[in-house]
Amino acid sequence: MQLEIVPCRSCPLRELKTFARNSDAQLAFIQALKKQEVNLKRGEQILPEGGRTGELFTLLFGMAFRYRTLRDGRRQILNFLFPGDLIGLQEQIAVNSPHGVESLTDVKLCAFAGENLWELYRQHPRLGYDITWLAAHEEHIVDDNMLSIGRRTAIERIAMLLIHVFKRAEQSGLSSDGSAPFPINQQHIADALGLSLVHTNKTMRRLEKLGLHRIENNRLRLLKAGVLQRMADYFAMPLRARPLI
Amino acid sequence: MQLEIVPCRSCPLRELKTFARNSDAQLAFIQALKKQEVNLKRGEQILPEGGRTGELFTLLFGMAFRYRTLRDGRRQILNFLFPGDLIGLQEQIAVNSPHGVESLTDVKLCAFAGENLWELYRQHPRLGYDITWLAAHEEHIVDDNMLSIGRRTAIERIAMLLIHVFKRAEQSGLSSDGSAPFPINQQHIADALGLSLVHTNKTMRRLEKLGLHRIENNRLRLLKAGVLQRMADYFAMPLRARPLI
DNA sequence: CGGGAAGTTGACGGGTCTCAATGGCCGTGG
DNA sequence: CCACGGCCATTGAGACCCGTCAACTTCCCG
Repeated sequence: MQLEIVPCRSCPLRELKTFARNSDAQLAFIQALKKQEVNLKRGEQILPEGGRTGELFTLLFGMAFRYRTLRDGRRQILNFLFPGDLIGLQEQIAVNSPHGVESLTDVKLCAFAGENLWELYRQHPRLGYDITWLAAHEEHIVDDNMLSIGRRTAIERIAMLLIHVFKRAEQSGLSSDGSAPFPINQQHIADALGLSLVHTNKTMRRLEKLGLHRIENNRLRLLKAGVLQRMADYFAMPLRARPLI
Repeated sequence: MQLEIVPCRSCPLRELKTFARNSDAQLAFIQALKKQEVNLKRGEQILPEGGRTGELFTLLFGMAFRYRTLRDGRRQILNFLFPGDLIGLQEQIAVNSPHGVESLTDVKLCAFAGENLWELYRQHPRLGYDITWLAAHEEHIVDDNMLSIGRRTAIERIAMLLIHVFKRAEQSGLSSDGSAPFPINQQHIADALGLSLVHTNKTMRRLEKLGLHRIENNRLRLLKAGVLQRMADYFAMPLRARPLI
């Protein structure tokens, strides 16, 4: 729990060209919606799987992931979350949270009261439209991952994941000097790609020997992005400026 | 192309308890948005993969599926579509349609002009909220499928798919006397579950021998739904009435 | 120095894939 | 009426990708 709260107006995310600008009126409304700022450590639960918090978050800093598990413990990571991503929208719709969200790094979250979501649509339809944008965009990412898990080979999946994480980190301002933070261990990768831990390790070692990328000190660097893209048949689409709530 | 157009007010879908009621004003607005009714045969493209139509549809009757393909032809079915489902929302957000949509049966569609989507949010925030609801609900279904493909065994995946299709057909008024239409062949199942055609066939024969379900004349009947559910560790959540645009 | 988390490696078995061939059903045309 | 082709389901054989089990190493941190 942090004492000083950053006003939305001067939110550092809003300086990135990734995000669309908002009017002063919209910013004031978003500011009013904001309940508090939450800081969590790496490895904490942001949303409990199957639980209900009634809260809606925007990830301000750090990385996280959405996941679901079967009763015997098999876990599937649905997608990774980056600054600007909305957390908890599905809970506003289903009665219980169908998935969990866990932090991958220390994170900073902006917390809204979920009950106010409808007010947002009523008073600022444009922001409602933006939320739909974010929901559809996240679904698009899940679609990508599903194509991967269903139809790509292990090495293609890993290549795809590396490109995806790199691009998203770059867009959300987490990268610097050509390398992106990579707080994702091999168990995470296995769970995200539908592979076993052991096979993930062997495949990553194989890919590493090709010299297309490098992971050092929890940072990822793509050395031959073009080759990786062709290997995975994966080309992240360019995006117009995305909304930020 | 059909001559007589059903007024939204007397749309047969609206009689199902699955769908939430709308006010007269909302109905009038939806009606005004409606551009035309489209009828397509089984196996036709509703949305081209990678193309752009600018249109938004609601599926009124029949079944379809969303899919993506890799360049060498490997195909992944992302989810199946039932009456009441929205088609083409992602295209309103990305520049090009990232996925294709193809009909599984003869279908009837309600076509809207995509450009009017923003007007809908502006004039009827409640309907905007409903569209977010539909987007989040579809993402939830994709999440389900992803858990399946990533972490369930072949036989569990098929059990899960049978339950899922049965439930959704039931909710959308396609079922009768305890059986649901099943216009899905083994190639579709394979592509939906990330399996090969041959292995899908062998696994389905194995499941069939257990006597938990029956597929005859393109209709599906669940004989021991409870056993199937436990086998797949899959329990479709009860839903509140869903919106219909 | 001890202990736990994460990464690495080998051996082995099995689930799933590919290739190939066959049979059933059905609409079309001779 | 029958022959034919096309789509779909089915089945067997063999290969390989990937999962499981188990052991070991490395690194980090207390």
